[in-house]
Amino acid sequence: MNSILDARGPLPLRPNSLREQIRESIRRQLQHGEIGPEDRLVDVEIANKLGVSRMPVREALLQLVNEGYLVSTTRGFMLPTLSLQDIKDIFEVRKLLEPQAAANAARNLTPQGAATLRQALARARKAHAARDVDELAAANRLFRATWLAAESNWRMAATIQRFVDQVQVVRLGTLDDPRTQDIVLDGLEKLVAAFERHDAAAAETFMMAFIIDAERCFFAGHEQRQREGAVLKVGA
Amino acid sequence: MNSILDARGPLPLRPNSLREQIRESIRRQLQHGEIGPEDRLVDVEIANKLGVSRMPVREALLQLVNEGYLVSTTRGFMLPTLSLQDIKDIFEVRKLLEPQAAANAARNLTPQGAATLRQALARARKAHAARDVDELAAANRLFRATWLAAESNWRMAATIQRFVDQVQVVRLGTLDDPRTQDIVLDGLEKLVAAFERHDAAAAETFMMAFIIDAERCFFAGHEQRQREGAVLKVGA
DNA sequence: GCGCGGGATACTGGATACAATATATCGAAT
DNA sequence: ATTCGATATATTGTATCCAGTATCCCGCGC
Repeated sequence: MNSILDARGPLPLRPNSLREQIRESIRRQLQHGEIGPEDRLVDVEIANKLGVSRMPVREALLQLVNEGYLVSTTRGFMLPTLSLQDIKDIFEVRKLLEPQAAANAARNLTPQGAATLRQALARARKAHAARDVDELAAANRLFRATWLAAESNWRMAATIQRFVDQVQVVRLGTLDDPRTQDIVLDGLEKLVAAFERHDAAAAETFMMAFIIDAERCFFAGHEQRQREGAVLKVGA
Repeated sequence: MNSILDARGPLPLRPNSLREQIRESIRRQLQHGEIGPEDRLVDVEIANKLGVSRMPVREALLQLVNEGYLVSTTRGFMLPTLSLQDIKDIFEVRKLLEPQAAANAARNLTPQGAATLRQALARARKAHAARDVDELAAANRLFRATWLAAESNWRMAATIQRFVDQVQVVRLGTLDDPRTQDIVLDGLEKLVAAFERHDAAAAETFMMAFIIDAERCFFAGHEQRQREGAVLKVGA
């Protein structure tokens, strides 16, 4: 098995079904921003590319629709277009869940987990210095995957992951702002420190601050992009 | 369309696909406790009963597995057997989400919604007086569905509904305890009062208390059933 | 009488084929 | 030239079929 999925899956089913493999493959592509808002995912197309039939691909896509990753149109599956209210709604849930999950994770974190967190932080620092947006995003993903793996309540972890992924697309667009990068790095520093000390209260506090900052950065960046868009329109 | 689904669905897709109809049908049966832990749901069987082919049924069942309602075994789809830790995990998430959702709902509740809540409470009172467990459970479902419909964040509402449904099976077993019934009715009374006053803070507080009570009742009832089981074993 | 092994069985997983439908394109009419 | 409509096409939805595999049951050996 070459599944990237962490060992403690929601269901100890056979993870080696085509459906699951394809689902995870597409999910990774979505997380990494390899699928843009204009791309149309067509089951038969993917099936041909993978050398399998439509059915497992179709089932994988339907599952992703059900989880909020995609929407099904009459002309292929596409990324959902999130309204500002959608973003707010997602952040509302994240603010309720992630601080508590971070506190739990801080208690359970293994030395290996702590090491991976430090590694993720190091990557984030380098990416920050190099202004490498993709690498910073990757380090961020590694960071989150690591502390989420330390949350023993896998339902909570899975729910958080789903909500995070749904705004991931939009986050990739905000990370290119240097101020956002500063804030992210600062948040990671504080969180790593809290996790290493197994300080649940600090992890909870910093995680809440981290999410609030992320939300603020998004909406600030959004307004700025709006203005630029307006200027561009006028200038054109 | 005869869909029971509320109007503001997550996705304004065609709700008129066989897959969706079947999914909702099975979900209702699960919510109503019409499917026991011993029942094995077999796609071809359901398909024959409905006069359709396996595929839509299979897709519906797979979706329910993905949402945690069922598990897929090599011999049909069955209810998952939840460990005590599973129950605790589910209640942990519920305690994080439902109080906030109740607060939001208290702000948004329409007069029609308030009327339905009062109606649900009246049904619960009558069921309580008659010691009618099924009716009390039904009133409880109506109550929750109503206030959840007043939560404008449908992602939050859908998430809550999923988690509630997953412990619904086990709840049906606890409601036959008169003390539990008293506690439930008391909680509903307080919640209705808070919702009617649009008192978000009170709704939040009472909802948290309601969930904590529900959790405690379950674990208390569980211990009692354990003891009874032991006694029965000895007596047998 | 009880445990163990092999075949029947009953399911799920995947493939292929067919139907329905919405979009897009192209042509004709105004 | 533009708009409206009809037809073509691309894509989803559903049905049927085949393969693989875990479970069950029965018979055999101990």
